[in-house]
Amino acid sequence: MRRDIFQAIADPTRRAIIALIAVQAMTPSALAEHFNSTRQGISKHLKILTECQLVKQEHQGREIYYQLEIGKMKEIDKWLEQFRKIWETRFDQLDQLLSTIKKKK
Amino acid sequence: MRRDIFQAIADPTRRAIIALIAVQAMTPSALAEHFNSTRQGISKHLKILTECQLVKQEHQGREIYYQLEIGKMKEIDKWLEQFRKIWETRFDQLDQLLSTIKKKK
DNA sequence: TATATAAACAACCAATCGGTTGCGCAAATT
DNA sequence: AATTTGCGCAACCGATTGGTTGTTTATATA
Repeated sequence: MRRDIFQAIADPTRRAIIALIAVQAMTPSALAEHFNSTRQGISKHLKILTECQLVKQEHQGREIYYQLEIGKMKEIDKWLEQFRKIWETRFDQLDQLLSTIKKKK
Repeated sequence: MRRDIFQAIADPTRRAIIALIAVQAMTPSALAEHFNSTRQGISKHLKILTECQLVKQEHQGREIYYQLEIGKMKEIDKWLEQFRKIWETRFDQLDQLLSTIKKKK
């Protein structure tokens, strides 16, 4: 299936699911109530999220609570790191430019 | 077309393109040499990146240099913000736990 | 001017996606 | 024991994806 976290967060419904279960673990049925799609539809999203280990199951009787593996989110942050360096540098350059303009006054 | 930045970074080739042009602006042909796909294939990716304003064109004669709109990357960072709070809290909790263990010693 | 080159555009393709309905299974509830 | 409920799984569907080849337009170069 070759799924990765970037594909996982590409879908808006999936991002909404992530945001919901970040607060508290939820069952597929409970989640489905927040969206206008079927429980099975949500289950498919949860399957994808599980496949790339963004989500963890906790069985409780016949109910399955899905909870976010928050640590996995750091992978996105890690990838972003290389660009953060750049945009901070650019921001510094803007700072310098502004102070140069100030000096000219 | 309804494209957003999360769809843009979902594809690994596109992420590689982003990383390349983050360093320096490049033409489609130059980019294509880094991958084993056709120039047209790369152009399609560039079109998607352009559509969600992650990339900017700079015409120079008959060549078109594509450069990264680094500021747009902050949108991902912004979305990540809500989760960063959570994982830092969890980390604090771990810290507390570790110091509790230490005290017991 | 004729030719080569850079790149966008269009048409096409198989594979995947997001969604549905219909099932079967296991755990609660009656 | 019979019924309801929560869930995963499978099959199907139209739309989109990532990729290709072919064509057209515009800029360089011989």
